[in-house]
Amino acid sequence: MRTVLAMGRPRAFDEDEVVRAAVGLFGGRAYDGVSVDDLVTHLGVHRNSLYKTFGSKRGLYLIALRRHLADDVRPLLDALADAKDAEGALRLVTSADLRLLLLAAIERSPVDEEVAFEVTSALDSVDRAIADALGVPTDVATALTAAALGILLRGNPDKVATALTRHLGPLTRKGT
Amino acid sequence: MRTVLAMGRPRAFDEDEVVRAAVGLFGGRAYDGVSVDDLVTHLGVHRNSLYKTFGSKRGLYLIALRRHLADDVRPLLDALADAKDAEGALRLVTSADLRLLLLAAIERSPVDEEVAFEVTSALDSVDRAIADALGVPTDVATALTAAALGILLRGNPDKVATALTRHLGPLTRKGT
DNA sequence: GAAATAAAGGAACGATCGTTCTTGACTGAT
DNA sequence: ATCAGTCAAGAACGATCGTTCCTTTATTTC
Repeated sequence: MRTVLAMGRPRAFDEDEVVRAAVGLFGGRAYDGVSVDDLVTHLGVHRNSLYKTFGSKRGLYLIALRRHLADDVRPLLDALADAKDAEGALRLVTSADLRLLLLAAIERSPVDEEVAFEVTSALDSVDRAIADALGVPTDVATALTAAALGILLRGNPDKVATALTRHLGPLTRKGT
Repeated sequence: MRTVLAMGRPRAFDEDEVVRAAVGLFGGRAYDGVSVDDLVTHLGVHRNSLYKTFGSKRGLYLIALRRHLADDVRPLLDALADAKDAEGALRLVTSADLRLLLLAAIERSPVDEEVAFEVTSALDSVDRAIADALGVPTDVATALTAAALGILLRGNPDKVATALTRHLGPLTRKGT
């Protein structure tokens, strides 16, 4: 408990909005392809406030990544709990916005172990959600997650997912 | 036809070796994460020769990408022609070294349309090879390629591929 | 050997990188 | 009204980026 003697000038930016915008920017191009100038220009926050609030560019990136996991992956996990078969699970994953997670997995994980940890545990939680919902072994769930990520990677998720699940779905339908 | 009056000092580096090494470097981290200093240090070529021979960093990247397609993807296509079922095709793709292609697809294609063209046609050729070998519709082949890429993305390709093909293989066996 | 050509070797370029410093504007409590 | 504390605004930092220039060395043809 410390006594507040003065409050100071109030912020002119919304921290939540800034982090959400950072998720969009970092989800659109590689980490090194997003400069601090880009962040300052597109996020409505000024250099000083960015460093005061988030510590560094990497600090903002990590916060944005965790926000992405909380806002976009966590709801996916909840939805997956009600999945009835592999087709349904694949549809849920391939229709989610996982661009930042995908980019983080492929280009930051190899060089940033803190990112690697977040990515690994996020993907593992997707695996577990699928395994629990469908009652399939974990390695099958991992394979399903992998297939969904590959579909996201190629773009046109809807068309491709349809083809895959048309063949894969019946095999893992719950209770057969 | 021009008359050669003098030959000049011979190269002290092997152009093929340099390009192969560049494939390794660019396949290991993001484009912006590989500096020209890195290239000069690890490739055994000096700045001047790099620019004289390849034009620019991006020029070397494009040449390395095409070399990757010729050395690593083309043999995969040939091998896929003999694939008997989806399991075999998936095994072939997931055991290939496609790191540069994967990285190019996810982090360069969005910002470099020449890269995007190479990546798209390479992935399309994999689709066609699978479709031709297995006699499946092209969208199913696209889905299989996507699944294989997702498996590569997650690491541990062998274990995961086994699980996926155990369920997927029988469905698309040739002639059933 | 002399002239011509091409590569090696390295210094140096302007631009941009992430980060920090300085100054002034604004706020709440005394 | 004053003071303390926070933020905005933007200049400025050293480091590194991709690229170019210059000099030296090596080789072939005359």
